Amino acid sequence: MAQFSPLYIHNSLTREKELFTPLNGPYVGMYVCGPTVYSNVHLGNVRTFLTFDIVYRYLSFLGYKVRYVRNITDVGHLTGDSDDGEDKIGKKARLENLEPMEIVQKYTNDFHDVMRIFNMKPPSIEPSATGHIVEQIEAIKSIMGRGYAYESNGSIYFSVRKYNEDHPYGELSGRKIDDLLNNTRSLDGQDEKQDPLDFALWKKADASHLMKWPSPWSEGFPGWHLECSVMSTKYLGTQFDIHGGGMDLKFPHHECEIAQNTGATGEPRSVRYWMHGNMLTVNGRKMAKSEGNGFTPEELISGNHPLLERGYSPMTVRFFMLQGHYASTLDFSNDALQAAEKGLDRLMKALSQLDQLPCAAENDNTEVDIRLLAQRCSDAMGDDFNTPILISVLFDAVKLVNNVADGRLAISPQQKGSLTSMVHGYVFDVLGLTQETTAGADSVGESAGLLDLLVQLRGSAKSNQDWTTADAIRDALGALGIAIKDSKEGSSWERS
RNA sequence: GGUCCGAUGGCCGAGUGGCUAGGCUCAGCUCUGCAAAAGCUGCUACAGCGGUUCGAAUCCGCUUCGGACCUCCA
Repeated sequence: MAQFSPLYIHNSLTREKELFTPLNGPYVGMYVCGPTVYSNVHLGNVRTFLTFDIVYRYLSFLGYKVRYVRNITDVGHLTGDSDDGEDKIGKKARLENLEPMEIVQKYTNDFHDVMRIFNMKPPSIEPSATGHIVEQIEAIKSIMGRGYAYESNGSIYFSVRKYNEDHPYGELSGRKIDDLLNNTRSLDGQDEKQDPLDFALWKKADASHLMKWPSPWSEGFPGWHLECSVMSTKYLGTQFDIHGGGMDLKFPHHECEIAQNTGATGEPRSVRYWMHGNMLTVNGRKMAKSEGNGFTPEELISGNHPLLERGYSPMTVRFFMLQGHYASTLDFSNDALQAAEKGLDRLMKALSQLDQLPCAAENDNTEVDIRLLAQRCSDAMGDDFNTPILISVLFDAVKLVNNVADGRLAISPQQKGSLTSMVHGYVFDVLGLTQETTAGADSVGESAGLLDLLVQLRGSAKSNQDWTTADAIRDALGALGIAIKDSKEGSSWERS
């Protein structure tokens, strides 16, 4: 890994950029909070998973062996933090008249489809909460054994106040327990709790509750925060490298995870680097299901949504998101999507030119410094996965490719080789962008032959200075979405 | 009410105590039969008011505006 810049990660826990050193290099353990599968994912969810797709890809690119664990939350947690709240999956099951597990399967499938469309790499392990009920019950026993939890009416709650006597609670989100105690909103149905800050480890289910399991305390279901503590520990150990999720999970979810892990083992700091992706906004406001300002990938691609002027391809969206840093909010707009679409197009056109790029000089052109470009790419990613900077460097490479293609610059075969592998590595492997083709795959070969023929016919018309015929062919193809490009070397076509 | 974050050119969006971010748009030019593509040039901004400094958009304070979390949320 000597040729790469050191990697710095902004650690949400310390609020500082820290040099990344894995616990057991070259192995890296990463846990990311996955979706609750009770409805379709929306674009904001996609952004978070994209952020960690980039982290996963870049760590792999650097040569690390990453175990990437991303859970599926399929236990029906309550819609609110009160005892009378309905569970989300159960509610949806009643609405759609399906078994809860049918709901879970349906939206898990949808989630996987979306991840595939956006070219996200699947995680190494994708554990589900319902598959780890036994482990969660064991964890509750450990926490109770250390005196940080109590039973109330068949439910088990984590005692934040008791825990805070031994370990600081609120470190991650920068909260002080006294402030929390003074400012917690009064909610109904918290009679079972000794303290409003306490959170459920196990909830006793009422008769109408559909998803429930036996436990030593009651027939019920585990608390939301517990599954991540349990599954991360099971697959990555009591201490591991990276834990990620959306900014909105910082409090209370991740704070509670820390308390549970420490509460179960007595050892603080189970996670070495906490990473939080920022929110996607619309007109400056967080995109959220409850706001009604999100849309599904289907709507995004088709453009069938009031916020969308037209549809955008998945790679356009991916590129758009990568043009902003993961830790900043990113504002969605049609103008920005369209700008990204054109930029991506220019990048991809340059990439497809790489193969037939002419090489002239045997000796390296000293004006062309591929190593410096590669260095700048590595610096950008090493600085807390700064994809916007990486992309800006890649556009310098685009400029270089175009200059060579137009004969303004000459490069040696060696330079061409290193440029190609460098650019391919960052565009395809690190950023995970793909060349999108709009044509149906089965007819591509045939229509390509026909198009080549038309371009040839137009070429002869041109050499006869028959501009009428030449322009007629170009205009007719243009109307079909095929653009003709003339250059000194001849003409070519491409789908626009 | 509490905690925290942000305010960058026509739009999006990086960055930073002195050195061109980048993309898109717009205008001019080169190339070209014309066009497209590509290239070059220009439009050169850091919310406002004070302060620190040789020097601040970048550090500090205040003001205004916006946002997030405090309740399920990526």
